[in-house]
Amino acid sequence: MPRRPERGRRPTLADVAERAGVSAMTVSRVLAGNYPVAPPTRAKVLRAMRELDYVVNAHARSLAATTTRTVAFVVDDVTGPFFALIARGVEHQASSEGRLCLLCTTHGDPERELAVVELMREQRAEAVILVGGARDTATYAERTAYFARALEKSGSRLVLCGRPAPEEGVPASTVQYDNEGAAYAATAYLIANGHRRIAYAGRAVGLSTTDERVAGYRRAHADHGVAFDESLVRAGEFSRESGSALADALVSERPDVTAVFAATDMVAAGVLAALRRRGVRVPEDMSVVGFDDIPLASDLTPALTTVHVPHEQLGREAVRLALHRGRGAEDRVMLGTHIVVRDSVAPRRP
Amino acid sequence: MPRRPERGRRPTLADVAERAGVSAMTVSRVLAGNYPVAPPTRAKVLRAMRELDYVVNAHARSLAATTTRTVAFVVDDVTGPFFALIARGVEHQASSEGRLCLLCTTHGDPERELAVVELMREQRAEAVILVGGARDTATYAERTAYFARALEKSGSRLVLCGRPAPEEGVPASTVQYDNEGAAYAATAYLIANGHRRIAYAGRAVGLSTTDERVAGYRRAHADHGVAFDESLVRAGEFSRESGSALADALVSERPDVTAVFAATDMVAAGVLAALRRRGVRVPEDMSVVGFDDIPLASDLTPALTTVHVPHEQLGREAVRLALHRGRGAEDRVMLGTHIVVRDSVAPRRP
DNA sequence: ACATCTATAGATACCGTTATCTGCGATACT
DNA sequence: AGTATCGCAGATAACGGTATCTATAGATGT
Repeated sequence: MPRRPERGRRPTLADVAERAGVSAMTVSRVLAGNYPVAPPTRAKVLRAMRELDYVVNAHARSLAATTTRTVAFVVDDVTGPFFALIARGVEHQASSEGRLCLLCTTHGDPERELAVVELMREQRAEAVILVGGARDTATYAERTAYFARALEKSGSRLVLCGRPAPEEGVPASTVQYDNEGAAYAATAYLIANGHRRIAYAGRAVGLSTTDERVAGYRRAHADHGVAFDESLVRAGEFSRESGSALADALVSERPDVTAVFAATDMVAAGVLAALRRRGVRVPEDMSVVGFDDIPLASDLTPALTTVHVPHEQLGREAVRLALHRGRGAEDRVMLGTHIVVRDSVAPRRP
Repeated sequence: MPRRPERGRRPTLADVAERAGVSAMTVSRVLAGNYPVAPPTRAKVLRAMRELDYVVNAHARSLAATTTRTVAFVVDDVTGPFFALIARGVEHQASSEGRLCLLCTTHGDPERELAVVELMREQRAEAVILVGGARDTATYAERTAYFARALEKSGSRLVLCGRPAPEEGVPASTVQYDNEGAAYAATAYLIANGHRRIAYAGRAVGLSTTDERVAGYRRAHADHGVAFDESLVRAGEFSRESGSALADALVSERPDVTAVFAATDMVAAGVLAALRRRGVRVPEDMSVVGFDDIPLASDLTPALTTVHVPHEQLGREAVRLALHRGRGAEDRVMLGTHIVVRDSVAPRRP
């Protein structure tokens, strides 16, 4: 007795084979194209496939061939121009290499991250790309090493994108950009413009990206002989709203501050909005620098001076690294950043 | 002779079964949990799974169970706040229903769209969600009907998101928002503010969404007894740059125009930038309305009055529709929009 | 005490491909 | 002419699960 009724069955290799009067294996070979098939036979098979509207079953194929041609892309949240740009890079590169792209989100929840990695092991994804800052640095290294090894056992490769590289020996690739150096450059730029009381606004601790940004901000102070004031590090979130709240507090509490280094452009947008509401002119009364160079950065008022991060390239490299490993390709890539000067910074007024 | 060397093999059901001293079927039952397994046996199996770090093979499972628990999401381009928000909705709903999310892009190329649909047939995705305006309306209905039927034959469901619904009888679901009505409302709002020469800036023809927006814009003129001037429909692209170019041309050619209806917020951003460069004040000299209500709309200068589109909900509904079909769920959903009044529109000055 | 039922575990047969080995007629070589 | 080679197609056995049917031991009913 057949397990499934015949009606509505999708045509299989065997159906095509029968119709073409050949064996299933021959049809498979026509499909794969890696084995000689006589032209007349091929023609018969192709016609049968067309007539039946045959479509291979990707699951059966990856079961038999033990390769999935799928890349997984794991982010906190797809919203935000930041992730969208990386996603575009990942998707472009993946599809240009004939791979499909699985999208997962974690909402910054380590539990979900774990679940997603397990899911990807089930899917036998060729690569799993983890994007964005990592939380909880205490157990981060341990978790990452576990992920890397677990995925390796399942035949796939872990790629860290914009996250700290794991220690030597952990089977993972890394694509990063120089967070610390970029923050250093942004801060140094403000210092060069005469600013001495520079506030930092955004997430401050617990996320690798921001830890690095704060570190660069701090080092710039030290290197330029500017006294570092711990109370100017204003901790909040990565949102526009947080930027506004931070700026509001700053203006009323610290009239000595003449510049703000925002952790992201989104935060900078919030800062600018709050300053405008309060009648603080940018850049005349207050200079502002952002981080990311999102597409609308030049549409803020004033046009935002910010750090350009090559998001899209980050995504492309992540896929490239995962797919072309071994053959001379390196495992760790560091991409450059640069400051984009627009109108939100001015020399400090005497 | 084994086809594959033993080393590096990932543990299978059989391995777990052997270690636990039970049959493979029992392990499968522990995994599925839909069949009684004696507690001690279950415990043995679970321990063996843990010890071997066993992970099911999703491909083998979907081959045997003929269900993939995967939803595909097809967009023109993941960049742009617009798509990112829909993507978030899709991903949230998909993962909350235990589905994985496949992401594909077409770059607006119908050829690629066809290829992507074929790919999804291979993947046996449960649903394929096509997002965004459709080009080439001449053959659109035909193509869509083909996609819908082809996907149905492969056991999956086509969902159109923000695209025109196909004719009756075509097996597809639709989630839309009222483009024409929203454009009508936006234009009527400008007319109510005394404007009579209102330019339309953006893609004008060949894309369903914009065709509908232009239609609403036109109908508002008719209903309010305002003479419609064809030459005020300024055709461009969906980009910021296009908006700037359009505004530049408009200002020099048509000094009588006092308001602009931009096809998207991105276009509106470009329009605002160009007007600012030329010293045209908004809203004193020129009113501007956008479309989408992107997250940064209120950070433009002036804060943009625009049409709010429930993007995220659009994504959620698309998944919901695809997955809960039949059991009383409708096949077509139309979501509402509304105008968000900010600062970019003022009454026409005498 | 015997038949019946229930709970649990095993056996078997696919799901739809691809890898590998074998088969066979035609061509090439000595 | 006899044999090695080649080009092409088929047979068979995985790949790693699940659905379905069957088997068995202990509980239950009369």
